[in-house]
Amino acid sequence: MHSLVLHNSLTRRKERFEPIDPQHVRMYVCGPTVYDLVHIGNARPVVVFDVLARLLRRLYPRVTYVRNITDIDDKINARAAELGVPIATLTGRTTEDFHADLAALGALPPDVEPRATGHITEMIAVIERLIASGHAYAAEGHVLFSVPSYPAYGRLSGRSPDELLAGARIDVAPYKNNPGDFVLWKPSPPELPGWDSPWGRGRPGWHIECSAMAWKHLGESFDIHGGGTDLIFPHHENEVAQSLCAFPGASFARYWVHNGMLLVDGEKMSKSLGNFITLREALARAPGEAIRLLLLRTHYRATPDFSDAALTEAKRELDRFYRALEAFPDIHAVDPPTQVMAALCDDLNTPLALSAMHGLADAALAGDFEAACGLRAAGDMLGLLQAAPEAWFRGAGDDAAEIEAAIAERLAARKARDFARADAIRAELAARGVVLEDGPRGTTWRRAT
RNA sequence: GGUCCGGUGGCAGAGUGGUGAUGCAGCGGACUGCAAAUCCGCGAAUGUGGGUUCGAUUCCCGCCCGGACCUCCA
Repeated sequence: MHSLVLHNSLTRRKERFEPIDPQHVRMYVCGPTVYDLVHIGNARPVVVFDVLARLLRRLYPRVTYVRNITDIDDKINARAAELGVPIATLTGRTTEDFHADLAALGALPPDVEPRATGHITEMIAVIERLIASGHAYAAEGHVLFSVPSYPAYGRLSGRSPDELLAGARIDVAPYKNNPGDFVLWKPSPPELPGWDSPWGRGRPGWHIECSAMAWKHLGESFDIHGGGTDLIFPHHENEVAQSLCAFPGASFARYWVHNGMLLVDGEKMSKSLGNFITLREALARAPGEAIRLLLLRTHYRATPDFSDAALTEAKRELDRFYRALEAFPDIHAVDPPTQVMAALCDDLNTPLALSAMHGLADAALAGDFEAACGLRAAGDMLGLLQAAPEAWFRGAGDDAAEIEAAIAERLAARKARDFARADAIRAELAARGVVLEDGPRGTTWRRAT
């Protein structure tokens, strides 16, 4: 059995992964705030942790993968007000869009997908524990976490408390005892969503939901917590602080795994910068698997620059894989090849795994059936090569019969050695994006990229 | 400014203290009526200056460049 090594942000080095319970691995990943369509930067952690979940399921008997939906947030409130709809309408619709987009990327659903609004009770319980143990205080309808009460604050993000105080660049609210203190609960005016609490009608701060949901679904201590590097501070730092103070003696997440930022034109793609490409737009330009491959061609901690050229290249790479599978309609399930497993077990080295897959494709193209089976199994680990080769090459379209007819006409012309006519037909098809391939078993066709 | 990450062929992108994977593109050849696909072959890279070492792309230090974070963010 391969042993898994993961880069742990907590120690900034690769560590051998040793689950708390080898019979049951537990992972929590930060999901989206549902106020708008996700962009392809948001898609990266989804794909990365989907691969990690697939790998964990291969290595361990049971895995619980939790990915939350943040459905209460000021951006949601603002957008709902703008649209003049209740927040539940906006978040429900956006969640459906999210699910549809991810399905197109071949991402399997997590085992649990908790929503913040369904866990207000748990959040209040965590906050009460923090107040009772002196780690939080109520002031002017707010409840704040007291950063000085937790000396290890800053450990995950590698910052000293002094530095964090000095660096506090927001206006310090008057009800804060300390500039670094952050909100656990805040009052809601009547026009905004709110829940009754011991501190009056209000709504949760951003960070508390993940502490509450991880606790509810995975327990006080669990194995892996994932998300983008941009979440390390303040979100994950605050989560750790809350959870460790609310549940002393527990470890919260033992391994923190963070994916790097996807760039576009050299800058982070983000909703706030407005330089994003929605996943839906990308899906209109290329098949979901091409986008997925684009995201997996780069190691998850690196920062790839998204471009149409990269998308095209990913599509071509998949073309070769599918061509290698094409000749073997009766592929059967086998264990993923050792080289692929070894690459994935080394901190999810997907580029190296893909390189091994190219070797398998070469062998399959040379007629090696076992290699084709291995390639397909490797594809299953990465969530790639899930289509039938014919469907991949011919794609959607209702003009197949028309194309077949043109091919038949061209065949007749070729038999009559009327190559001018045959070439004219091929050129017409090419103009429509259809490429012909004359092989020993007749002429086949595919749609060009 | 502080903290952290990174700089590898035309592009993308791994590994490695001892003659630098893989993919895409390009070039030559085979196959083909011609193509396409496939196959064979070719050219092409470790930001910069030091240090450690028999030997550094790899380890250490300085510099330059790029990116992330520094309380909205995947």
